[in-house]
Formats: sequence, structure tokens, C-alpha cells
Amino acid sequence: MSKSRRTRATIQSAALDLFLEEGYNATTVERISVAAGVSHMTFFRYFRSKDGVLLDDPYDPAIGAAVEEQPGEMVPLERACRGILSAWSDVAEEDLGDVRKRMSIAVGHPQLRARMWENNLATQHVIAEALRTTGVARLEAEVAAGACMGALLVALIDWATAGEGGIGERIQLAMSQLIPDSDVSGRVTRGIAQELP
Amino acid sequence: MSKSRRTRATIQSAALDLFLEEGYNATTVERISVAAGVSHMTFFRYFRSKDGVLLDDPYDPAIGAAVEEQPGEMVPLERACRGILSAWSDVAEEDLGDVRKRMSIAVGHPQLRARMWENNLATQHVIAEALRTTGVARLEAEVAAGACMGALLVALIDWATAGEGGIGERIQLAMSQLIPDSDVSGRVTRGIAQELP
DNA sequence: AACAGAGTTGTTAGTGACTAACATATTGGC
DNA sequence: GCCAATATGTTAGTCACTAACAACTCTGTT
Repeated sequence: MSKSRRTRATIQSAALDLFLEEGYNATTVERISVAAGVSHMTFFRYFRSKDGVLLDDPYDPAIGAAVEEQPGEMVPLERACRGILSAWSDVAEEDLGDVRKRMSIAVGHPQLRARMWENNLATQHVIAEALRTTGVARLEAEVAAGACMGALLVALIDWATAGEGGIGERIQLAMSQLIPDSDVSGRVTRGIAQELP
Repeated sequence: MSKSRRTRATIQSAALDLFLEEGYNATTVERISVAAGVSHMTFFRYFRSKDGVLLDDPYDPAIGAAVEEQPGEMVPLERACRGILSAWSDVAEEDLGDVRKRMSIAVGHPQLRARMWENNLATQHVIAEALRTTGVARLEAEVAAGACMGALLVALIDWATAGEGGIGERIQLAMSQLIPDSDVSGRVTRGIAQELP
């Protein structure tokens, strides 16, 4: 039970190293497998695909819960935005090194960016479901969720690309554009952001 | 010069037929090529990839122009939304049969959905560039564009999935959620939509 | 009609992602 | 130490996609 976790971690870390050293395309699955001391079959038993080793995240239900916690009087778009803000404010900025490293590899490759979005689709649906608990129609909920995720992805990609700045401020900037009349500050990444346009 | 266009069309239509008859995954490039009377090399000379034959659209600068036409006093998000609305109101509902057919194939396959989004990235950047002409910062512009495209994609996918209803109403519904205080009706798909929530 | 050169297509042989089937280790509980 | 589950390897294959080069087919010119 625990060996499998170890193997998985070994493969993933070997993959990350190789991607950074030699580039994503130049790194074959075979090479990763050898570096990790396994066969390519083992690789595919742990990861659905080559890009999966870089981008597949374990599903996290936190965002859905965070959206549901937002007051129901808010318009769906605002609920979704504030939910996202609240969820991201709970992750410590230090734990994000790995996420950032992986995203910075992905942004340079269109296929990987696309794959990133595919992953976020799941999150989008979770958000939409959370919105529907207050009686919002399906399409409306999906639209609100889709807009938020579109904006969020831009913020995340910008953060991964640029060498400087925190993620909290970017998300705050993004979300505040979708609910411009509201005061959004003070809720995210404790201590970082105060005032925004 | 014109033979190549004919060949291209032949391949694409053969591909569409086969995708519909036997499914996307079950249809090999080899099979498409044979059906079109060419070799697989010719296929790849006309289309970058198997999914390209389904999803690669010729670049259309109309949306960028439509966004730039929107009054500069509007907040970026509203400019983008109205630009999108205006651009889509110019395409006749009858010309959309093919788009819909292709999208309805794509929605069933995660990889193809992702590829669709990849295509839309180009549009997103065009919109962002258009927004920047009034002095909006890069990140702000990208966020606004990203949010709109996120919402738009949901509308398009819903339209392609559902058997009924027009595309105009859906886009209007989507965009009006991003600029809820404004009157958005009467601008899109002449004659279809009047009042919306 | 014959020709030249540009544009288009085919052949072949290869790489790399990914899968199925089956054989073999390895592990953890008894 | 033994047994059943779990983890891994081998092999052989399919399919998307590419490089290199050969062959073909138009078009206009003489």
C-alpha cells in the first residue's frame, strides 16, 4: 500500500526533473521510466498519460464547499468569485512551489495548457453544482462558474509565468473585476493584499 | 491552387462523416485518408493533427474589431462582452450547422474539448489586445477576456449539446450575467431574443 | 507538341505514446 | 514460512505523427 505511493512519487519527481532539464517534448516516457527504475508499463499504471504526470491533481472538494458557504443572497457570479477567493486563501503560499514549477512547464506548451483547462473543468462543474443549491438554473450556474474559471486560469498562468509577485494578489485582482462594485480585499492570503482599484 | 482547396474539403468532409458514423476514436487517420482517396501524408499536409481536421478554424479577426468598436468608457469586462455579442450577431444562424455538428462531436471527448479551448486562446488574446488599446493593463485585459471566453464556451457547448434553442439567446444569457446591470437585449441575432432576466 | 519548373502527392521507414495479455515478483497478513 | 493480493515486467502490437526522397501533375512558354 505504501510502496505504491513511493513508486508514484519517484516517477513523478524523475519526470519533473527531466522536463526541466531537457524539455517536455524531448523527454520520452521511456526515459522517465528508466530514470525512476521502472518499466514504461508501470509508468502508465500510475499516470494516465505523459501529461498526466505533470498535471493530474488529486480532486479537491474544498472549492465546492467554499462556494456553498457564501451567502445565498449574492448573485451567482459573486458567490462563485468569493468562494474561489476563500478557497485559495486557505492554501499557504509556501506550499505552492511545486504547483508553480509544474505550471511554468505547462504554459510553454499549448497541449499542456489545454490539458490544464481540461482538469479545471471538473472544478468548474463542482462550482456550478454548488451554485445550484440555491436554485440557480443549470446553464446560469455553469456560465458563472465558467467565467470565474476563465479569469482564474489567467491569473494562475500569469503567476506561473512571471517570476515575481504572489498568487493571492492576482486572484484578487481577477475576481474583483467580475464583481467590481464589491469590496473584495482582506479576505485572501492573510497579510498580503490590502487595497485594490 | 484550387485543387488543394478541393482536396482539403474532401478530406474534411470524409472525416466528419466517419466521425459521425463510427465515432472519433474508432476512426483512424488512415481510414479517413483512404475514404478521401489520398495517403495519410496528404492528410497531415492539410491538417496539423487528427483533431485539427475537426476543430481548426481559419483565424477570424472579426471579434477583435468588434471589441475595439465598443465605447472606451465602458469597463473592460463590459467592452469584451458587448464585442462578443456584436460579433456573434453578425453570423447567420443558418451558417452554423457545420459548426454545431463539429462541436457536438467534440463535447463528448475530453481531449477534443481541451483542444477547442486551445483554439479559443487565440481569440482570447485578440480580445485582450483590443481591450489594451484604451490603456488597460495587460493582466486586467487578459482576465476580462478570459472570463468572457469562459462564459462563452459554456454557452457554445450547451448549444452544441442540447438539441433545441438558438445560439444567440445563450450567448446573450451568458454575457448578461457578466454585466448584469446593463441592457443587453436587442443586439444579437436579430429577431430572436427580446427580454431576459 | 515538347519542355521546364512549381506545386502536389506517394512511399518508406522510423519514433513515440499508449494498450492488452500474460508471466513473474513482492508484499503483507496469518 | 506460506498464501493471496498487489505490484511489476515482457512482449507484441496499434495508432498518431514526421523526415526524406521519389514521382507525379498541372501551368505557362516556346
